[in-house]
Amino acid sequence: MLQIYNNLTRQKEEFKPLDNNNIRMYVCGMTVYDMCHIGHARVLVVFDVIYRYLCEVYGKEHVTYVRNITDIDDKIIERANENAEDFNQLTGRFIDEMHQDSEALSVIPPNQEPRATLYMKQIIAMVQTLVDKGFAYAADNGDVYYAVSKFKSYGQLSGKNIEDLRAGERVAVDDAKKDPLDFVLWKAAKPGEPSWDSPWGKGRPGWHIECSAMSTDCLGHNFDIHGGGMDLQFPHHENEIAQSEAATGEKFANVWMHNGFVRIDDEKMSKSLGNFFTIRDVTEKYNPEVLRYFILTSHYRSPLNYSDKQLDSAKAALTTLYTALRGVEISAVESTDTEYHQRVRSAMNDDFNTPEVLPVLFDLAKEVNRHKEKESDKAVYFASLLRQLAGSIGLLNQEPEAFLHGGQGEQDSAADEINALIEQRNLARVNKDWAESDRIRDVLKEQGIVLEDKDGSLYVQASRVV
RNA sequence: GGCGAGGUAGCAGAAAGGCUAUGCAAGUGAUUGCAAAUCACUCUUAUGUCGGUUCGAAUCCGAUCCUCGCCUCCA
Repeated sequence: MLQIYNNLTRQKEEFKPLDNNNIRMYVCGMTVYDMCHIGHARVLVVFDVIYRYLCEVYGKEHVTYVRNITDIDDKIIERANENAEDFNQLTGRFIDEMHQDSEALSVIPPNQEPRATLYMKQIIAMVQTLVDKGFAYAADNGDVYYAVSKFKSYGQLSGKNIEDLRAGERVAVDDAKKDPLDFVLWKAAKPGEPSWDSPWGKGRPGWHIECSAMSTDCLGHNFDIHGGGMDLQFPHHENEIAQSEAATGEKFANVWMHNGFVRIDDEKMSKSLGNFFTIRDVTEKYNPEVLRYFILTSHYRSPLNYSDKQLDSAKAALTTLYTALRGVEISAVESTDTEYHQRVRSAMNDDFNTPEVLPVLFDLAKEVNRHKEKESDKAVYFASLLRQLAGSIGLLNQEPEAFLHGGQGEQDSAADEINALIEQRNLARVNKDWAESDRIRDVLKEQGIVLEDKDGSLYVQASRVV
């Protein structure tokens, strides 16, 4: 039985889909004005694992996963101006980069990736509905605002109430707003800015309304899961609820899920602190799967402290798993109800507890190693289980040799050179010329190639730790 | 100030009252020409501090110290 922590009720609840044949999940994706950083990687990976598990439980064809793209906002306009570039060209570029990063991290593409600029009709319609229903008002300057005081349950998700928010008010009051708590639904365009026609003149949508319009359009007024980063809980998600429920008169998302932050030295990774790394920074040094593994070592709601040391540790752990798989055939696994499956399932059923899944993988790797020499049938069986269960959380999809050799497009000439040296060394070993043998091993070691001699034969495999 | 999350062995990180978490690192033994890999074992009387409840507490209760996040764009 799947239990999910629901931020709306602040407790773990049994997940009860609205429709078992159509599980619907919406996740707030990226604003595409720059490369994705590790914090973005975490959202991508965390909700990918959740999506995979929902597919496993309910069937792939019964799950709809939507992750939006914010492709118009202040930062995008600012960056496009800096580059003297059309904003569409800018966002198109970074959407491509994001897709490359996702693929590298083995993130399955969502069923839909709605872009705000392609949903203007729905966005404007929703703003109009809110105005018609009296939840929003057009200001003299062409902006349209949401009147927070009109929505009586405002603050339910973030645990805030209107009085507290008012007491803690520290934003300079915008004259156009009737109430400092009100937020913008439609922004009047300044000269030269990208804009769309609307009943209130040329302008563009506020960030919050985009997600309300896209999620309800893709998934219906009421759907199962809405996710995103912890920092989106307030005000973004709170405002989404206020907009959507006011506009449709129905409950919005049933379950709200928020992933924890990536931190550096106990501080939130953020651009303003200048302490962020892009996914590309990391994948230049490490196989992308190392980053994915690292993300899965902690529970999705916990903070995740990033450091090279932790990535090195993740790399070593993955090397152990791939080493076990090396040279062992994989066959189909008939049963899906072994004790290992059960352990994985019970971990995942407990609010997607991936750190509890990992020990199962290491237990399987150990079984593979134990049986590798003598009982190859058993080794094949355990290796196949390992591949399958790791695969369910998007790990161990590469060929062991590819991972262990460093994978990413190593030139054949380099591999040939290595193999030639290995041959020379094998010859030396046959002749018991240990000095020469060790010399070659040291030469290779300096290149990051570690040799492993299998006993019984002179077969040597090179493994370059990634 | 308001609201929220947490403090577990060298590092990371699970465990929701009793039963070896696990990984990485370090060490010992087996194995090996020597290594590496692997297996077995050790570090592991780890649970911020002080009290309480209980036959028994990382886990429940109280107090206290500390860290972090949100309240403004942010995954």
